[in-house]
Amino acid sequence: MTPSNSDAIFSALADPTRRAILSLVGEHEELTAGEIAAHFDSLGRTAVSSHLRILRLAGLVAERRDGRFRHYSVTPTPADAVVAFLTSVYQNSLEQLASAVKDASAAGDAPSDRAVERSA
Amino acid sequence: MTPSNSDAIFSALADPTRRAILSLVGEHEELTAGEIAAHFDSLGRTAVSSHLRILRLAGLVAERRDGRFRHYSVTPTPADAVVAFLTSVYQNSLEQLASAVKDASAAGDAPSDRAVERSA
DNA sequence: AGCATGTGTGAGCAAGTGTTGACAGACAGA
DNA sequence: TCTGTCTGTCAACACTTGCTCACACATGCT
Repeated sequence: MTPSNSDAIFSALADPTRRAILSLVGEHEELTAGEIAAHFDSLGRTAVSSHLRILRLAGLVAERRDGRFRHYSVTPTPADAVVAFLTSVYQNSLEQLASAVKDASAAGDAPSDRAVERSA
Repeated sequence: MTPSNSDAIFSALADPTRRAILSLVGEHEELTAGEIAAHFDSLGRTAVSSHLRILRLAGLVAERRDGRFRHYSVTPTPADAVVAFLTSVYQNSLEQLASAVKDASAAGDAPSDRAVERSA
């Protein structure tokens, strides 16, 4: 996508609520907008909807419409943009970054074969 | 590393100018505030100073005072916070993330114009 | 068809953020 | 000590963002 996509991603990630939403969705295969909103008592439904819109525009979540419902799921690829930025800045400490990822990978269960094409 | 620090980091990263500053500083060992400001014609010196302050408060850059000058450099550790978040969200695609980092690490040595934006 | 449910959208307001201009502090050199 | 340079901070402004409320749209059920 356009280079500004990176902007959208980092912008979207800037909000703690959106990160929470993303984490929440990431813990499940899919969640409906209502289920997501239910997790945030302090937040109105429309607010969640707005956040989901931003996350979707940033390409961080995917929306699947099913009747009245809209199911959201995380899209793995955008992580590349973040990693790309990190690598450009932290080149000197990349080894460490890589091992950090590996450690985290080992810590959490890492089944996963969610095929994803890294655009190249 | 408190969780609220994560907020500061993502907030700081949300601004394209700050990412550019971080990239710029990352390309060098150290840069003075003036040198950094000189790279951004469209930006006033005070604006750069403000951004540097935010980056510093987020722990993304370190400041070394030397006479009249203040030298800035990137601090590697905060990347952990970002990676930690990514791993929590993209657990399912962690393998991919790890390999993305590795690829970038391998590629980072020689070619590559260090573009921050990966337009897919 | 009629009504209830799930969800997005637009208007309006409160809060946060970035930029600029003016001022202040620290230091080097004469 | 005086002056010029390098840099940060403060106040004020415009712009952006997030929230809520009311409404609209689509779908499923009866």
